[in-house]
Amino acid sequence: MATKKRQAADPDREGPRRLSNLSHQILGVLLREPRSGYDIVKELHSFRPAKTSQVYPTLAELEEGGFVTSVDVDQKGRPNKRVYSVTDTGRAALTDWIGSEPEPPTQRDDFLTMIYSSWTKEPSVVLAMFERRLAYFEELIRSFENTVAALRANFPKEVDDPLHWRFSRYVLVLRRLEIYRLEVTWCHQVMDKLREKMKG
Amino acid sequence: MATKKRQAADPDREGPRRLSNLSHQILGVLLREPRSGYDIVKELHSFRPAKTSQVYPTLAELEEGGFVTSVDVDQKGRPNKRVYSVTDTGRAALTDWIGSEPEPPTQRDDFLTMIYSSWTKEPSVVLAMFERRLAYFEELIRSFENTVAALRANFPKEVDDPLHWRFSRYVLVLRRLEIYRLEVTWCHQVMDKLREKMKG
DNA sequence: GAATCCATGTAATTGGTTACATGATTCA
DNA sequence: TGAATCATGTAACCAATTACATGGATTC
Repeated sequence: MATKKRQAADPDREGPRRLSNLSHQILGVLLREPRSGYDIVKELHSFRPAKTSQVYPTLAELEEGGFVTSVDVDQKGRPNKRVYSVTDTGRAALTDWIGSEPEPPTQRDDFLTMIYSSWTKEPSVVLAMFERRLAYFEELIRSFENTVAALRANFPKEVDDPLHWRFSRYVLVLRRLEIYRLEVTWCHQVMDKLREKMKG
Repeated sequence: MATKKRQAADPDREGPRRLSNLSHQILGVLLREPRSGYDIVKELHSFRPAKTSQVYPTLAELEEGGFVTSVDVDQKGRPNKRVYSVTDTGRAALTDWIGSEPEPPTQRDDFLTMIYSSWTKEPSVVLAMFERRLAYFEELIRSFENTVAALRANFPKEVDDPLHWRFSRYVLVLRRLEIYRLEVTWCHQVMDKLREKMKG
């Protein structure tokens, strides 16, 4: 398994004036440990879906801007890969950004947009929509419960140490787990109201 | 206050093959009652921020596609406005879409991306970030509690009737209120962990 | 006199998705 | 034989934000 360094970027290069949301997420992933584009996509997927067609160009921009560097890694039995690491510049850009005021959060959820107009539909149809929603979140809960249990079992010290990256990961998966549980509770509440009116 | 109908769209027109997320939200708003672009933006703002620069062109597309129609309304003492209404085509497009499988929800939240890499920061700095987050959600909770109380007081029957649009609105604001409360709880949990390690 | 509300848009840019393209290895 | 995993990208398009542009009426 041979490695070779790739050509350094032009020192006169101009990076983007402000890094995108995705760039900050990628830097956060790479700060934990160097990874390939493919591995970054997988890691991101657990907390925000990102497509390869967006990640690879973003990595190229980050490298052009001097925020990350890469080495080509020859592999036998599978395709070669390019492994990226955060530079001092990249680390500084990330930690500086963390000090700034975050923009208010946004969500997009087609299901909720549908519910917004669901009063035009038969309650039984709406009930069926909620059944699917429920199944979706119950599946996610199972998955996240496993993640939480594994983290607690394998890294009891790290998940309790605010200076370790597993602490950050741990509190974030805890949050998502609790939100998914709340989604399930809310589904049940609305479904009860729907059922009440159907028989009444 | 005079009104006049605007020219009908070309019957040979071709609308977009699939309506956007925003289009469905706009149709949902207009199905409750006809509104101007300006009023649509205000209504949407309570559950998803939309800019005029996106709403006005989208309204034009919807009209071109025959999903909405508009009338110019002359006003005295303030600028004239164009009031949009949903057509039968628009209503059918919306209710058809509601029956379809919604895409999985996505969120973007800079604060959480920051927390993902917050293990590189002093716990006291992270604590300060959570303080601001807390204040942000506590303010939202106050606002949504008022909305819920007003809905229950003014429309006790409507919010309980799954075939009335206020039912949809009511259950959606309830959900948001509960999520904001959960965010506050989560902030407190993480802050407790941070404080524990700071004195320890 | 300044700020805010009402009211409607265009232009440029960034962010993100969909579709396309390639190709080896492993497992059922 | 076909599906899944590993691995990296390009081109075209759609979604969304930022900045710009205008202008009267009301409120502080």
